[in-house]
Amino acid sequence: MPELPEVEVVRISLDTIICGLKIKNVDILNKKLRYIISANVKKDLKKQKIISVKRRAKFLLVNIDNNKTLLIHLGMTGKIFILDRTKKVTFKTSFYYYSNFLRKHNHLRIKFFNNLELIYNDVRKFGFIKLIKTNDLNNHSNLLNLGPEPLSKSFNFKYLKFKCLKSQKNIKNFLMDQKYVAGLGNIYVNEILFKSSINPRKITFKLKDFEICAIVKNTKKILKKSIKEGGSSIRDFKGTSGQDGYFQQSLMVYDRENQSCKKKTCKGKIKKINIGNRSSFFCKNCQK
DNA sequence: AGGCATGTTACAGG
DNA sequence: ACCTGTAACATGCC
Repeated sequence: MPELPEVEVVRISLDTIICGLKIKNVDILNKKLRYIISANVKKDLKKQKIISVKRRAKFLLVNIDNNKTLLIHLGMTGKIFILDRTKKVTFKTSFYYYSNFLRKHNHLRIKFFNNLELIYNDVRKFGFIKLIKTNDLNNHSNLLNLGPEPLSKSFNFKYLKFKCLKSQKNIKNFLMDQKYVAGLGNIYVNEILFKSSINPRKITFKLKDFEICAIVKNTKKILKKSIKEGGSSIRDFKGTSGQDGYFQQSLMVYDRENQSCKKKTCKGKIKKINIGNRSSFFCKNCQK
């Protein structure tokens, strides 16, 4: 599912539901993910309490009270469900509609003493779950080379200009690269460049100051808006009552090939091109 | 049937 | 040692 806003929506939801809960048991239903789920996950989580749920880029960090952290990445199709086993008919789902046909892709189940269950489900198996020592977190290979959080103060004009001047990349690939700014993915980068009226193929050192400024401003604006609306940079996103995510309805360019540009004064059509093996959508008219 | 899909990373070549 | 681009991972949908 996930780019930064979706992961943040999951984080907020988990943080309010599972903090303080004590783990009764863990079942590894299918250990085959991007990395094999270690048997230690089952052993080390048992009887432990959840302290907090944090996020770094697209990673979820579930802090456990034995100085360990469960590092979760949702890959392309990872989903987390919370089920309420005290309710016999309807399950409590936190962000997705839980349906039976999804069950074959369940990988991990954490049962809590209060009868809530957390389920990690992943169709394409690009996600992963690792248990690591909390103290080693910052030096862990998956987190080591991440750039600043786009919503933090360190992602600002001065920083971005400095990095843009030193890079030969096009701006599309630059913003997708987690070492420059961490948490953006294909959909949001398309949307950010449209809103900033910048052609995705433009080389970063050629960007004008006002364009760099626009990227910073629009990145924060778009991410915040999407988090507020519940995130949904995914085709199969369903809210808790089955409705489409709001952000999906407000995508300006992504997946809109040949449709007309949504800017009122523009009559251009959205084009689709390939940049670095990923689809880029943009309006030729607005993004010169 | 074949192409495409929200992400990451190992690898080859410059 | 750095940078850049490509292929690979697994499954489902159109």
